Amino acid sequence: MFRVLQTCKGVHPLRFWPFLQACCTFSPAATTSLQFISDGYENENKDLDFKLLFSSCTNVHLAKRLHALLVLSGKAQDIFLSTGLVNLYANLGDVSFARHTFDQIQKKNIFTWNSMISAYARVRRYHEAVNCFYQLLLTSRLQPDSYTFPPVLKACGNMVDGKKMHCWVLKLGFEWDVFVAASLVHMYSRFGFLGVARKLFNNMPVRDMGSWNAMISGFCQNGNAAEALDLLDEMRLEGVKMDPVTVVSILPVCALSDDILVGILVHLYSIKHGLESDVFVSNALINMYAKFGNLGHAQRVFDQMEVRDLVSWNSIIAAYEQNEDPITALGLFKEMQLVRIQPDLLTAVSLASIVAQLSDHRNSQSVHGFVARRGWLMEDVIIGNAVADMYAKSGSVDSARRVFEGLPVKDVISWNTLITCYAQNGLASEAIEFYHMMVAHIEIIPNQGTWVSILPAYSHVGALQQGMKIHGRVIKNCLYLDVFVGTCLIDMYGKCGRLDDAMSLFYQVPRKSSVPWNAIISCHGIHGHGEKALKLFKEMMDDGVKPDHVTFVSLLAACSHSGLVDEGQWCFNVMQEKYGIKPSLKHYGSMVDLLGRAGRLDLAYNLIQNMPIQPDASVWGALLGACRIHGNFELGSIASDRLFEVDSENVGYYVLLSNIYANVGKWEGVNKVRSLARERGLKKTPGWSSIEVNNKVDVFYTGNQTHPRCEEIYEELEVLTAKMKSLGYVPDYSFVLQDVEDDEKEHILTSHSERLAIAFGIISTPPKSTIRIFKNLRVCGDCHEATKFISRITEREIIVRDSNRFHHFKNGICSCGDYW
DNA sequence: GTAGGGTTAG
Repeated sequence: MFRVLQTCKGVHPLRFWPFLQACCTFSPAATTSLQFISDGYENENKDLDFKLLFSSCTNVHLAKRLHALLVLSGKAQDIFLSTGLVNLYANLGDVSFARHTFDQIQKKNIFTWNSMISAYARVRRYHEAVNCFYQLLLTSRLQPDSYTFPPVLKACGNMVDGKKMHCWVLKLGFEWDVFVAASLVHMYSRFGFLGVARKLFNNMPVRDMGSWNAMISGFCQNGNAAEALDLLDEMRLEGVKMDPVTVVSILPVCALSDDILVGILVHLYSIKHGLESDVFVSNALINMYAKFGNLGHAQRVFDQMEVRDLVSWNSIIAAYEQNEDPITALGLFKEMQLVRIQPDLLTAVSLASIVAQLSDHRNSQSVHGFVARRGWLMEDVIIGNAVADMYAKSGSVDSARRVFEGLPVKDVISWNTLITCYAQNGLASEAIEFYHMMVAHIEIIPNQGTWVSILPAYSHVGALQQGMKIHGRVIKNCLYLDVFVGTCLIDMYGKCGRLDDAMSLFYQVPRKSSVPWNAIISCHGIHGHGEKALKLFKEMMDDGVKPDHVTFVSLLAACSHSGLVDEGQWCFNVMQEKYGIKPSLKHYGSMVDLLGRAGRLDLAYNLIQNMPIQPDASVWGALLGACRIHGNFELGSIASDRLFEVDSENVGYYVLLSNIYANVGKWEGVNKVRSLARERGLKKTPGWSSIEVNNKVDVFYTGNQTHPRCEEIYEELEVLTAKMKSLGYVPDYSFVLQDVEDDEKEHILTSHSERLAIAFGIISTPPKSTIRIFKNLRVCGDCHEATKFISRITEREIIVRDSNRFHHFKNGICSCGDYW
């Protein structure tokens, strides 16, 4: 190599640059040679073309070689060359090496400092950029110039820093520089000081494209769509044309303000003026179309791109992921890897969400590993939250919790994610506990997402008083007009038995979307007010609100609970014919339930037989339930056979079947079901009931013996049972699946969670006051009977909300007409 | 040799 290089003496360095690239490491001989050559070269030609040399360094590796060359040739302290090196490293993204080089330079000039400051700003290490600025002021005798301020102003993280910087600008007299002025405008508008920004903008003696864009993007980043569009108009009137930057600023605002028309106009403008070839413009277009749910247009823009960068791929993947097409999104991710685009943190965020939608536990773990290996979990809270959410959605509560615990920084969304995780996996008490833990961290300020995650948990356990406290906070935070929070509150009041409050809230929130309508219709349904639910549905249609599949699930359930057969069938037809919604398993389940309860078992069975999709356990279960109510043993056994073909796990169905056998006196059948249940080692969903007394929710599990007032509760139940028996109560053992003696069966029935909760209510509230109980499963038939007696004996109203509906017990009668 | 205004997120 030495000899090769020796023969190159006097040759322009660029000529042997490919050769340098080929050398992976410098051997000692090569190092000497390089020194020899550069020395020799310099002797012949004083003006080296280092500018060209710099630009030929396309990666950090080559930059380091050049750096070595400069050091070896004794030029490392040359102020032009060393500043060039700082810039070179900064442009290649290696800011720490830029800093290292910067620190080595003994006599820095303002160019050197400016390069370093802008290097930090470019990689968004804003804090260091500002520090560097102050270091310049304090440690050097140099004065900042007009090039210093634009990056520093960009780096100001808050208005306090920003105002200080503005003072320096004024003090040094750079406020009229067009770059500095535009940076000031942008800074003020970024922090929402739009008035100040506008004033500065108006006072600018010269406005270039950058000034207009600074002002427009300031409005856009504030979500101030109207003002941004006004300014765009103003710009047009002054004869200034949009450039790619303007377009890219304005497109996200179109999506934000739901203005597809302006979006399309801007797209057409971009095509006409050839701006589409700008990668940023195409990327912004993909994002905008994705937000409008228009995947066809997003894909078309993507397909037409000549150059695609990481953001293009991230955008198209997110487009499909956010429009609930995880399969296509995953395919695109694989394609991206094939064209060797390295994924980044944002790709991983989409990936986590894709896997969450696919609810695939094995893939969850590989995504987690993928993210952890790259150290992203430690780097950014967003990806940590996304991974926790992924586990939450696939039902892995423990994994989600572990990810949460491992996060170096937790923000309000991390907490919200975990609260939602517990609430949506049926662990309402844990969700509430977690919320209390969150509130104890004063640095975490609850937001809209917090209310949306905690309110359903309160609804679930019937914590009305605590839910009302949240309502108070929501009003304080002016969020009561938010559709999602409002809907959660409607749902909470409705499910806690306060239908009037739910209604008055309903008429306060915006009702353009189906979301609040679905909630209020469902609330009336579970209260057994089917007529009112239908009336609301008609009101919804009059208001021109488009119902969705959820609306019809609620409506059908409402009709079913109130025995409105014709109306239910009408809904079922309207759904398909008027709104083109294909019935899902849930709709079929509700229809079978509706027909079955009303005694139209033949129609129900017929409907199942003609279903275009495979009936699942809930559909057969609905038929089985109807057979129990109407004592149809034959159809019941058909239903149970088919039911156990598709789901033999759910213990509730065995109870139902056992009860059907018992009602027709087939005791061997009861025994058969019992042994079947035992053989299959059924996994039981633990039944629990809750009651809120004095702002505190107590949760009782079946057979609970750990409650502090446990003894009193069982004593009370014993007294009650004796009184009930004297009034004619006979325990119905067919609701007990365990194969034990009758005494034991009676004990099992007595220790059902709903009875423990009722007994606790009786001993801890004033006589004759109303008792409200919440049960996570359907209320047991024997408990239903017993509660009727208890309401008579204690002269109390007892309201039990189970997983299906409200049961209102008064004077020994239940509002559901015993069709539980 | 140095600068401003631009797209994607839980």
